[in-house]
Amino acid sequence: MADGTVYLYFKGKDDILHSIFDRMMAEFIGEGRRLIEKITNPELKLKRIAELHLEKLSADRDLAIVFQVELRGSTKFMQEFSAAGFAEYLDIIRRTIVEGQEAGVFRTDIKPIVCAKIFYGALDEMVTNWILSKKTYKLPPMAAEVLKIFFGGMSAK
Amino acid sequence: MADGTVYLYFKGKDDILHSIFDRMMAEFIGEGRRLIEKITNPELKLKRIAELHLEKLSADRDLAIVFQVELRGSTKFMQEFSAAGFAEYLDIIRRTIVEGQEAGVFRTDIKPIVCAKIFYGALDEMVTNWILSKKTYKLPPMAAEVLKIFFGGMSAK
Amino acid sequence: MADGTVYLYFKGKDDILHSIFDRMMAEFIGEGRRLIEKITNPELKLKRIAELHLEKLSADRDLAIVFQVELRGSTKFMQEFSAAGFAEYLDIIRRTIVEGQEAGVFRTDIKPIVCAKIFYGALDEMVTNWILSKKTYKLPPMAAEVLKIFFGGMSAK
Amino acid sequence: MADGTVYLYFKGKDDILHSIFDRMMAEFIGEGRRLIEKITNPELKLKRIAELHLEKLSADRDLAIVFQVELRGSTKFMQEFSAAGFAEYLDIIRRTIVEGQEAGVFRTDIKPIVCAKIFYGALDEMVTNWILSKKTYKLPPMAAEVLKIFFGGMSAK
DNA sequence: AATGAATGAGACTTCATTCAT
DNA sequence: GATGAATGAAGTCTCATTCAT
Repeated sequence: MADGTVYLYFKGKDDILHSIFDRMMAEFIGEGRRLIEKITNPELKLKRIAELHLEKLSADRDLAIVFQVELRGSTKFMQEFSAAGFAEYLDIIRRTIVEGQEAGVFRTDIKPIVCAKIFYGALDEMVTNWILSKKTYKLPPMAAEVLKIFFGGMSAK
Repeated sequence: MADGTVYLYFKGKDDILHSIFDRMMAEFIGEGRRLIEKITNPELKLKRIAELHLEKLSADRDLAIVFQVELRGSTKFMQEFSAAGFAEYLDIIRRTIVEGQEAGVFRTDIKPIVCAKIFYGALDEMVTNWILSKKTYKLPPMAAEVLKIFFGGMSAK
Repeated sequence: MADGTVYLYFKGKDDILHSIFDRMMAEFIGEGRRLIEKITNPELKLKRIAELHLEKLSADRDLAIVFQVELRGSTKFMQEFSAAGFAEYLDIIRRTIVEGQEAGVFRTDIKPIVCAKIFYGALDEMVTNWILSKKTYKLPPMAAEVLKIFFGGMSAK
Repeated sequence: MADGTVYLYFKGKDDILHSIFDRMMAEFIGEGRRLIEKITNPELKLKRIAELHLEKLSADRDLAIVFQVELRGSTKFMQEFSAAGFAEYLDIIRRTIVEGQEAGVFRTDIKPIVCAKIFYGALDEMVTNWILSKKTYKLPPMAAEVLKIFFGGMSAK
């Protein structure tokens, strides 16, 4: 595809990044919703979300680089990025946590939105580290590790 | 300050970014070490690290923006960034976790380096969210929230 | 032509200068070789070389300025310039002088490479003077003058 | 000496280059005149000039670089350079050649000013080559070589 | 629709010159 | 007189975007 061709489909670089992000997030969110709608167990829901998150991004390294690196180079984009589908994604996590709290399986002394951010932040760091790592390892198995801590915490029983 | 002035102190753009990062990390790591060296309780150590992390970055919003946004715009820098002081920082967290595991206060069924990344990822997300947030809130108190989950997990008792 | 256009064809300023020089020298050397290959008389060969030298450069004043002035502003370029096609050009002159010495038409008590430099230096000065001169005169006829001295010397018979 | 100090003595870079050039040329011309004023033999005069030329420049490599490289980087300076002491230098050579022609020791079928340029060009090339050469050799002995050709020519007897 | 050469605004950098000390 | 940090104009280069084909 020639340099100029892209301008037949996108207004500019920003539009491309937004489109990639929006499309990806929509697909991501749609798939995520479908995946968890039949599930009632909030812990299992979060498990599926974490797995999907890592699988999706590890399936396409270039896309992951766009997500983890390119999209984060400007406050401008980060603001919009934050305002767009990302908020919706975070909200799915948050609502699942609320469900868990209401169901009595999750502690209630932390604000759900904060939990959601922590959950997301942990997964996000897994992806970033994976991209930057020289060693090639499988990313999806890291979901289980994140979940172990997120659910059970580090403290010994 | 005129365009050329910066070249009296730095070799170029790369040098500026590296210098900011290196100086900040060195200060960060030095202060962190001093803060935890007298402490024997690994949980308390991580608490201090988390607090320092959020306090430092919330103390200078512009610096935080450089850290969370500007420095992450290129894989090139991220690679070097990863190789530099960041690894050392992560290692301080990792070693603290190892101490906790050896002391029997932390579970031992997760690799310490993974725990460290999760810990860092959660804190990092707190900072990024704080920068992008329109609402102005205090960042340091988020440390306690991260720690609650990191230590105790979300599961209800 | 816009600022950036040149970068579609050249890597940078250095590449432009080297390309101009290399292309010019290649053409120069190629044409020179073709011109003298059929000639057996070494004196006639040098005559043709001198004529070509002055004709080529007088045919394009701007190019001559690049050759005589712009390319000589840095030791850096001069070194590379010296190492590149220039050495080959000088060698064509040198070999012709060797031929003349072997044929017994040139004196043998001077090193051919030194003769070549003197020959080149004399021509080069003709070109530089012509460029800097306010008076407009024809450059090519100077070839004959250089040859008179180069072959016969200044001493009266 | 600090950067700024030079501006107490010179108006700017151009002034420095001109001063170096003028001072050098004045010294050069003065010394040259003194050297040849007692000599009546035009050939010997030119010999002394050539020797002085190469000795002076080989005595201070940095100065030689300024002369052969730095001063030639702009048509602007070359013009002024040509107009200044250089013309006088060339004229000394020219007049010596005229003397030789009048004395019957030099051929008269070439214009003296052209002879002077050829003489200068040959010497100049010796200097430039010497500066750029990786091999370190003595420059002054090249004077004799230039003179051999300039007086006797290349043609075998 | 597609192309890709050309564009030019802006980023990065150098270096001769200035000026407060 | 001397200093050298600061200046800023000009040079070099990149890259998102345009437009004639």
